Amino acid sequence: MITMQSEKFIIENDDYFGDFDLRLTLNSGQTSQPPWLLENNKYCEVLKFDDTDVLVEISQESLNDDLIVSCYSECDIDVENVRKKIFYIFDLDYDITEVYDFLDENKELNDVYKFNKGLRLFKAQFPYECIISSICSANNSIKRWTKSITDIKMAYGDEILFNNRKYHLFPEEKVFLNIPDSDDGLKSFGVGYRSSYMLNSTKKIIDEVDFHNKINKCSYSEAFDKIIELDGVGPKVADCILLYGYNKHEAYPVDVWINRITSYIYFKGQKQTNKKIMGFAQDKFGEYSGYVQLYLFNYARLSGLTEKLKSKK
DNA sequence: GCCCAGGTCTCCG
DNA sequence: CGGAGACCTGGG
Repeated sequence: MITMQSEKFIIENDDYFGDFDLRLTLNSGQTSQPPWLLENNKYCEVLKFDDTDVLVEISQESLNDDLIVSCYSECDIDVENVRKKIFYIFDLDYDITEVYDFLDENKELNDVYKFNKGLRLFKAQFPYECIISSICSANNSIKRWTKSITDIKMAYGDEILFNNRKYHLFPEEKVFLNIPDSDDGLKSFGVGYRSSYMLNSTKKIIDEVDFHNKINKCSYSEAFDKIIELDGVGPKVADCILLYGYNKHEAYPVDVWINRITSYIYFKGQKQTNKKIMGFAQDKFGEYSGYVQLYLFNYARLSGLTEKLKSKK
């Protein structure tokens, strides 16, 4: 019988700048990872630390309410470290009021925040998880790639047992590389032809010493050139990885929707090439590109703009 | 059965 | 460079 340590703490709205809505952020389809497991109105995930894995449960009534955090582990829990990791994952250590000011200063974007109150980046605790999730998301539906990633975690990730329930981390590179590229291996998780992309990219990451740290130290554009060398990683997926996996806010992932929306707002509805849109974002949005992209995508969905843009493909 | 899903890869002009 | 097709797979 293993005895569990437990700790509890609260994150108040005053502890960070700007708004935060946990539910909205988790369910916004960002390709860092699937949404956290929802149980009894609490969002649950295992976080990894040097000395131990910790099961974290977070609840929040609604926008800007207290975040009530419970943690469980077989070892002693360093509450401060858990808190730091949560701040990183939900970008709470970023002064997002800069983004609000930027939206205010740009008349084309004035209405955008209304539909995104409390939405923040949802980052992966480890970049590798985001790389695989993002590769999996290409030419795929949110529902399908999140199921694939969730099932892979359950099958191959380290687990933590609590209240007779199993919770899983995403497997490390070396473990992932051992999954066979076959119908009863990686392809049994419904990833299709992306399985070889995932495995080849994993191999490249392992083969390059200190891969993640190097990317972390690179500027956005240097990092982009390196990350796009991975298999199954084109411009869109590269930007997702840099934004959600490496916290590079300059990234502006351009998919069909972002292309349509950006063209609609800034190019009189005339369709531009993705490359053109990317360059435009760097000039116009700079360090706020990531949030503008996140908000525009969500804004378009909620405001009914997607339907309008769909018709004139 | 056909189309689509937050694209990427390959080939070609 | 930029366009055209093929592509795993599950759901509508």
